[in-house]
Parts: sequence; structure tokens; C-alpha cells
Amino acid sequence: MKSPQAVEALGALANEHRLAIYRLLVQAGPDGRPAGVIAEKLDMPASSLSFHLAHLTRIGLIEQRRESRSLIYSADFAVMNGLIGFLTENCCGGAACAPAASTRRKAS
Amino acid sequence: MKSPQAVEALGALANEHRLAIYRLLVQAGPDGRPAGVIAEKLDMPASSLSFHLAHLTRIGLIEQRRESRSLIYSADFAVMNGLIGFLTENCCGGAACAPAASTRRKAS
DNA sequence: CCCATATTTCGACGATACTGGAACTATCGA
DNA sequence: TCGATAGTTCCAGTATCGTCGAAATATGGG
Repeated sequence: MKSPQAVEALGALANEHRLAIYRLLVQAGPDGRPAGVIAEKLDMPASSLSFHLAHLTRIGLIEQRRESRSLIYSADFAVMNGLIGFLTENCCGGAACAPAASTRRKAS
Repeated sequence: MKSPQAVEALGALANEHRLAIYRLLVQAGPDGRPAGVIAEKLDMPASSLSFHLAHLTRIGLIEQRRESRSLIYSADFAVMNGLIGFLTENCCGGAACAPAASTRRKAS
């Protein structure tokens, strides 16, 4: 990932709501979640949510698919992958930074 | 690192100039660089630079020390460390994301 | 003390982002 | 085709961000 893309990805995640949306979709896995469920879980107006979903989608952090009347959103890890790589390679002091990035993950 | 802090750190880096500043300071290492040198290298007005340096400092990504007439800025890896940890643990799909962060290594 | 250097703070402006109601579009079931 | 459901797009208002010149502050030398 190049610097301008990293700025975009960072910007997309640098918002309370969008980060919450993204985390929710990461937890949801490949199945994703319909917009309505996200709106309910995060308690936000549909139009505001749609704005943030569009933002995340444009940057490539999430993707959209239609399933009957619902639009399902799911995390696409490629950009996050690139972002973490960018930060690790360009913004870390090598030994001073990398070791603590564990791969541990928690379930729901 | 908690979510609100992650949002702040992401926001601090989600800007072309601030990201450039941070990368420059990462390269500079513990010695850091005086504000004037950063301004020259990145070709930006002193007041604009100062604004961004203050932002990065407030978030904790960089730190400031005085050396005679110069204010030296240097990267502090603690927050970046925490941010990468946060992204890896909360925003990654485990196997789908972590492996490609190639420079990651174990503390063993 | 005065001047030069290094940098920050102030202030005002334009640009961009976020919000949420209302109107619109798409899909499905009867 | 009609109505209900799911979601987006539009719009306007507000808030926050970024910029940069000018003024202010801190430091050191003569």
C-alpha cells in the first residue's frame, strides 16, 4: 500500500462510528450483516449509517452485496491487511514496535 | 489501546502532512529532528507545521524536547505500537489478515 | 539590554465532514 | 398492481479541520 491510500484508509477508520461498523463486520465474518441490523446494533439513523457505509465501501474496507431486499455489508481484509503492512514497514521503529503486535483475537 | 484512543491515533495519522512528518521522524530515530528541519524537508509554512506537530504530540505519537533554541521532535513508538495491536486484534479476520503483515515477529 | 534565531500562538478564512429528516428507489409478497 | 419493507440519496445546517500571515514567546550571543 502506498502513502496516499494509507491516508485514505486511516481516514476511513478515524471515526467512532465507522470504526464501530468495521469492527462489527469483522466479527460478523464473511456472512456480513444487513444495513438494518447494523443500524439497530449501533443505534444510528439510517441515513447517517448509509453515509458511513458508503465511505468505507469507497475506500475498499468493506463490500456490499444484495440479498433480496437487504444490502449485506461485509469486511474485506485486503485494505486492512495493506494498512497494517504499511504501518509496520513505514511507521515502526523495527524492534521497538513490531514485537507487540500479537495475532490474538477474541470471539464476539 | 481502547477504541476511543485508536480513533484519535488514526485521525492523527489520517493526513498527508502528518503522516509524512511521522514517517520522517521514524526514519530519524531517537535523535529526532528540529521543527525547522522538518519544515524545510517537507516544504511547509512554519505555522502549518506547528499545528500538525502539536496534534501529533497531543495524541502521543511524537514527543518534544528543547535543545537550546530548537525544539526537537521525535517519534514515540508506544502509541503506534498500541494502534497496530488494536488493529490486529480487533480489525483483522485472524488468518485472513495477520499473515501478510510480513515484518511481524515473535518476542519469544 | 538588544538583536537574531527558532518556533508557537492567534485569528480569520475557506474547505471538508457529519448529521438526520424527507423524498426517492428497489425488492418482494399477495 | 398495491403496499410494506430495506435502504439510499438529497439537502441544508452545523461543526470540525487545515491554512498561513502576523504577532507573540523563548533562547542565546554580543
